[in-house]
Amino acid sequence: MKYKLDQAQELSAQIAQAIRDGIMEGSLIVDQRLPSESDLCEQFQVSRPTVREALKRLAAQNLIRTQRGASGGAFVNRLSFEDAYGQQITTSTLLLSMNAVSFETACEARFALERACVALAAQRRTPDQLAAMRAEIHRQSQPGLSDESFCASDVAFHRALVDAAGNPVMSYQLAGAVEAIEPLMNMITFTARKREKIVELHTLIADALEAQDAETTEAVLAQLAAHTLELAREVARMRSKSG
Amino acid sequence: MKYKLDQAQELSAQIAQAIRDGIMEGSLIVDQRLPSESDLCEQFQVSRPTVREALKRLAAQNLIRTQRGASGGAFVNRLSFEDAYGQQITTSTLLLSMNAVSFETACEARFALERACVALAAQRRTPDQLAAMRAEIHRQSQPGLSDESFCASDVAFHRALVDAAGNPVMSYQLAGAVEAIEPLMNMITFTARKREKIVELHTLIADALEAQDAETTEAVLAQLAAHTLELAREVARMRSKSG
DNA sequence: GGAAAACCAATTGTCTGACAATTAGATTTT
DNA sequence: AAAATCTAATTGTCAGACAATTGGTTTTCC
Repeated sequence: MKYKLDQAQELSAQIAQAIRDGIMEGSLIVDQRLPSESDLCEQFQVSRPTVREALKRLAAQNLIRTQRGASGGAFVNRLSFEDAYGQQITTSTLLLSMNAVSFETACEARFALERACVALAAQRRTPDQLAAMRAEIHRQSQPGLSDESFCASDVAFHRALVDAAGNPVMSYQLAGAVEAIEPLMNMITFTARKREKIVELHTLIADALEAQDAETTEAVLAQLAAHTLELAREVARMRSKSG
Repeated sequence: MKYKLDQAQELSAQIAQAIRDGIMEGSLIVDQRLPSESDLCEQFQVSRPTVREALKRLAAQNLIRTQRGASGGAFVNRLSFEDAYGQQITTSTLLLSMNAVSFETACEARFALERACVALAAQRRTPDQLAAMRAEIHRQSQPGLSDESFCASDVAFHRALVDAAGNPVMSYQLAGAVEAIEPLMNMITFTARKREKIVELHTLIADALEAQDAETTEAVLAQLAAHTLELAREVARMRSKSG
């Protein structure tokens, strides 16, 4: 690990970057203990609060964990898929909500990426995953469901579809695309008729996956994409009339 | 914003979470100024170093930026696509390197997701993007290129392919999948013969995209995926023999 | 001898108070 | 009116202290 620090940036940012580089380049390996805070103070020639700010930056990215007590300290953390999911979703959600991304754009991305899962999902889907999808379909057909709950169930259904591809890297990559769209979807009011249509398409998807029929699944997914976009356009039309 | 704090966690983590919730839920909006550090001390009833550790956590996620001086302070940051790209790549790279993800899994994810871009890319690719792809192809055919440079150029080519879909959300989502595989690819030694094959396939992809022929592009991409996997398998065989 | 209790040392978590650096705005000077 | 200066607010950094936690060591007691 090198200890070169420029001016210009904050010290804590530079120290965090130096340690981060060490982790990414492999000179600091998983579960290895970092020097104690006082040692880091000496090595970087800064005060303890500054070192601590640097460590907190790394902790915020799940790159390290800390433990108190004798033989405590800061340890390089194994970034778990779960942690990565969470970061992915947080970042994606904020990115979409802060940058005026249109529903069309987000929706197009989501369905295009989901389509990439279908071929694999048709081969590999497990009974559990099919059951999860059917369970969400059942939830979606309950009459008294709020729009929010309907959307949440929709997201859960699509999560199951993505997971059915049996590739954890894809599940992770798509977590953001699938989950971050929920706040946008929540702006849509789903009438009983529209829900019916969505549930019908979901059912066809589950059926096609069960039959391991990738082509049909892709076709139905395309219909679902078109239908979802149409709903969004209706909402946009209503808005522009009343506004 | 609420100021309820449990015990159990560190104070700085709780404060960071409280502010993060405010941002995600929308009660703190972009460019809004947070209270000064001293104000936050009073509101949360903690000392300034603790508040600062919390703010550094948020800064590490690009959720806030800080400015010194009169009328300075911490401001809610608009998460830019560029920032999100960076976080995405960092997280993906670490996730892959720390979790013994096989080359097959990562490669499958990358090509499956890229395939999702092709249909859109064939419609929308701009002359600039085609030129970028051709430039990388040219770079890849230079004889003296190191394996690392060849891989870097390969990544750049695929980045251009993804960007050609003209959907920033997809570009962001796939940044991780495309870039994080580079360290894994770097373990492969590319002989002249193998490079020739890859360059040939890249050229076919660029040609097909220029002709706006999505089907051919998908087919060639599938060949490239198969070829890449074959290379990885050869390396694995060599390893197991010599090891 | 063995088990429980007390103690010790290392380490992180938090606090207090201070000073330096930066910057926008107000004030004064030319 | 323009330029220079001052002022106040705010973050960045430092120094030193104490509290809390935790693993290991020592002592005590049966």
